[in-house]
Amino acid sequence: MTVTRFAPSPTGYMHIGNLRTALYSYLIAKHDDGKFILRIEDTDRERLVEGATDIIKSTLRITGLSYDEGPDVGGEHGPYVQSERKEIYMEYAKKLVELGYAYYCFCTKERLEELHAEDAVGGYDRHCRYLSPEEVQKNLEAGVPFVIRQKMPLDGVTSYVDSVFGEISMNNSELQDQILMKADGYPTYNFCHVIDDHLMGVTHVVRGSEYLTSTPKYVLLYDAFGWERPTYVHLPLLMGKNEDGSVSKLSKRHGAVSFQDLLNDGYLSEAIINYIALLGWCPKGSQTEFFTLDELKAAFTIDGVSKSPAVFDFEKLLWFNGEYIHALDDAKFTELVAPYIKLDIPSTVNKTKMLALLKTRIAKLSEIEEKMSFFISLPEYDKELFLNKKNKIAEFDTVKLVLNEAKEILAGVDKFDNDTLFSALSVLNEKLGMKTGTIMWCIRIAVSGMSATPGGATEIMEVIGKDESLKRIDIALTKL
RNA sequence: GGCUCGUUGGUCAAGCGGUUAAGACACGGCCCUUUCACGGCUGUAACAGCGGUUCGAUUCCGCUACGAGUCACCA
Repeated sequence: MTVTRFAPSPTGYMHIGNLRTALYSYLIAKHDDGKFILRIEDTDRERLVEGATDIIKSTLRITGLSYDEGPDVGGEHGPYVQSERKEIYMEYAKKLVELGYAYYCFCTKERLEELHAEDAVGGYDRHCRYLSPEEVQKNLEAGVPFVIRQKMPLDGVTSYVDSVFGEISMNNSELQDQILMKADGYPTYNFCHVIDDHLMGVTHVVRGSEYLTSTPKYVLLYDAFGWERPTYVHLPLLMGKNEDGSVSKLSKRHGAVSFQDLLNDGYLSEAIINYIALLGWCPKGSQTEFFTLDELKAAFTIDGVSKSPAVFDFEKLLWFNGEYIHALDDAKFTELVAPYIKLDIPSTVNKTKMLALLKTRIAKLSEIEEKMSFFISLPEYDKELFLNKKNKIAEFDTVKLVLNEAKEILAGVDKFDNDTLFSALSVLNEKLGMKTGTIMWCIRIAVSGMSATPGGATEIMEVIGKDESLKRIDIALTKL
C-alpha cells in the first residue's frame, strides 16, 4: 500500500510551493488508492507561529486534499504532531548511540561558533566523536548539556535512487556529523522525519529537491536501524521571475505566493490546484489542460514529473482562473463574487443580468468592482469618446441625432430587456439610414461613458433600467 | 568555494537515435460581433556551446558555459 505524507512546519502561511508538494504527495498516494498522512513538524520551538497549523488544515480542506491520518482525524500511528512525540525520538537516538551510529556531543555553541569563524566550510571537527566512554559517562552524570550527533562513515560513498532524479551519490567525506537531538531535547528534522516516516509506514517520501543532497544522510539512518529505505520522490523547485528577468526560488518578493493571498486576490482553489499540478508535471494522455482533483488522481504518475525548476507564471494562472470562472453557473458565481462587492447596488439595477454579463469578462473575482462600477454610477467622460472611425461617426451632430431619436423610442418602451430594446431600436436603421453598429455605438457610450464595456448598449440598458438609461442619454445630450 | 542537480521558443512543456521539433499561456494578424470579452482561424518564436559515439544526434557520453540547490542545535 502506498503511503505518503505532507509534513509542513507551522511557521506561517501556506506557501504555494508547499501546497504543490502536498498536492503531489496526495496524488501519488491516491493514484494507488493509498493513504495520505498529515504530520505537523513543530520541533523548532522558536519559529513556531500561532495559528499556522490551522492555516495548513484549512488549506488542505479547501483544496480537497483530505488526509486519512493526521492531528485532528487520528489514526493508528499517532500522535501526528512531533512535539507530542518527543520521548520517541530520544529513545531512538539513544538506541543509535548504542548501535554505534551516533554519539553524545558536549561542545558548547561558543566553541562551534569559533569553529565556523575560522573556516566557514570546515563544519564540525568531530571533537566529541572521540571522547572515551568514561568521559561521556562523567559528563552525562554531571548534567552537562549535550546534543546527539550522527556518526558518518569517514570514507566510501553513499548512494540512493530517487524516482525523479535517478541515482544520487555522495562521498561520505562530504557528510557532516549532523545533530540529531538538540540541546533542548527536541530532535532536528534530519532525525525525526526518518523516525516518523518509518513508524508511520510511509512508503514514498515526497518533498522539494532541496533535500536531494542531504538524503544520503537519511538513508544512512535507515540502514543503521536496519529499516527498509522508502522510495524518494524529489520535486523540482518552483521559481519566481525577478524584475531584471532572472529567476530565483519563489518568494514573497514575487507577489502573492501564499495560498491564502491567492484566494483573497480572487483566484479559485480549483484553478490554483489545476495550475500548480501542471508546474513540474506533465500528463501522459490526451487530456493535457483541465483537471479536477479526481482526474488528477487518475492521471498522476511519477514518471511525468520533470527535473528542471519551473517558473511560476501569474499570467497563466490568471488564464486558468478565468476559464474556471467562466465555467461557473450564475448562481455559484454570484455566491463566490459576493465578498468582493463592496459597492452599494441600487435596487434599480438588474443585479442578475449585470453579474451574468460580468462573469465571462473577469479573470479573477477581485476584478468585479472595477468592472461593474459604471453600472452603479456614470463615470466622467469626454465627448470625444463618441467619435468612432469604424462606425463612421465623425461629427457630434450624428450622435445628437441618434440619441434624440433613440430617446424618443426608449421613452415608449416599458419592458427594458435586451431583446425588446434591440428590436425597438432597430427601426432606426432604416429611418436614419445607419448601420446597427453606428446607432448602438452612440447609445452605448451615452449609457456607459466608456469605450469598452461588458455587453452591448441594450444589455447595459437592461441592467441599469429605463430611468437611468434616459437620464444618462440626457446627460450625453447636454455634453454635445 | 566543495558537492549535487538542471539546461527544448518570453513562460509551462511533449519528445525518450531517423519528427515538417507537439500543445498551452503571452504576443501579432484575420474572422465573428452592438463596443469589449468569449469563440474560431492563423502567424512570430526553441533543442546553451564544443567535442565525441553512431550511417544518423534534441535524444547517448565527455568537457565548457550558464542557472539552481546544499554545506545550521531551520525545516
